[in-house]
Amino acid sequence: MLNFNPKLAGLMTALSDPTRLAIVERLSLTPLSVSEIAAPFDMSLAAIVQHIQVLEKAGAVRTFKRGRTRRCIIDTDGMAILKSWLTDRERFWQGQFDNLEAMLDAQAHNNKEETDT
Amino acid sequence: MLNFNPKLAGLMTALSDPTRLAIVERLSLTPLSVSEIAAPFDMSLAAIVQHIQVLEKAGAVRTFKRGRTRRCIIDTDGMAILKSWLTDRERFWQGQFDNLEAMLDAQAHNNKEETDT
DNA sequence: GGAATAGTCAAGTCATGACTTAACTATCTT
DNA sequence: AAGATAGTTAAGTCATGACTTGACTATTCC
Repeated sequence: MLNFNPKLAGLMTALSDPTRLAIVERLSLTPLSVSEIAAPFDMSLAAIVQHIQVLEKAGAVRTFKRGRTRRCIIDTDGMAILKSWLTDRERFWQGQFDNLEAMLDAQAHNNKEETDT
Repeated sequence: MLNFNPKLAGLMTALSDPTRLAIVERLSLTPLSVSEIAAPFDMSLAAIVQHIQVLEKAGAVRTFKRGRTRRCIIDTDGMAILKSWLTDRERFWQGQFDNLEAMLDAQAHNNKEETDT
């Protein structure tokens, strides 16, 4: 449907975890090594490594290993998938709320109170 | 950090499930009732109801009950949170890859092969 | 009023996913 | 070469979340 990208669900899943979202948040400001990413979290380094692997597989983050340290950075290409998905669908959303109101009114012979419960 | 919205994690979580993403996908084209949403899925109606509740609590979808049917529609305000989060961070991502290259080269005395494994 | 329709709520099951610890590899430093 | 640093992998635990079924409520149709 439209440009629905199979990577999208994986991206969303990767970003759904609060820790991973916070990682992306910090990486948005500057690239960081694995230990630097781990520092503020009350969590084992191994756990952070796992999170980074999830982010990388999903296409949210890219990493480069130099020597014994791994540098992490936002995967702008991957994130662009999310952005364009949103942008494409926005076009359809516009004016849809008005249409809904019209539709509701159309099929409502009797003008009851609208319940949103 | 920046305009980090507490609703963001919830939104991401709501959209991380493939079924819910598909629901949002269909609602992007047109508003639907609960049963209409459920129709194409090989899943109980109760399960779909639960998904819709998750989407609504997260701010991805709005619903209106008229009589015994509930109409569902994309929550454009809620989705705008996601959009603006992405847009805001994009500014920082730009050029960050080039900076990374520079940084890597700067701290690389010896020009080894770059391993991205 | 009675039957069909549209949806909701409550339990309970099961798989997945977010951690842990421990053992290990690779790379610097001195 | 030896110890410290940076990260990785594997195996196991535990909580959460995605379903199910079954009983129930509210509305519309005949």
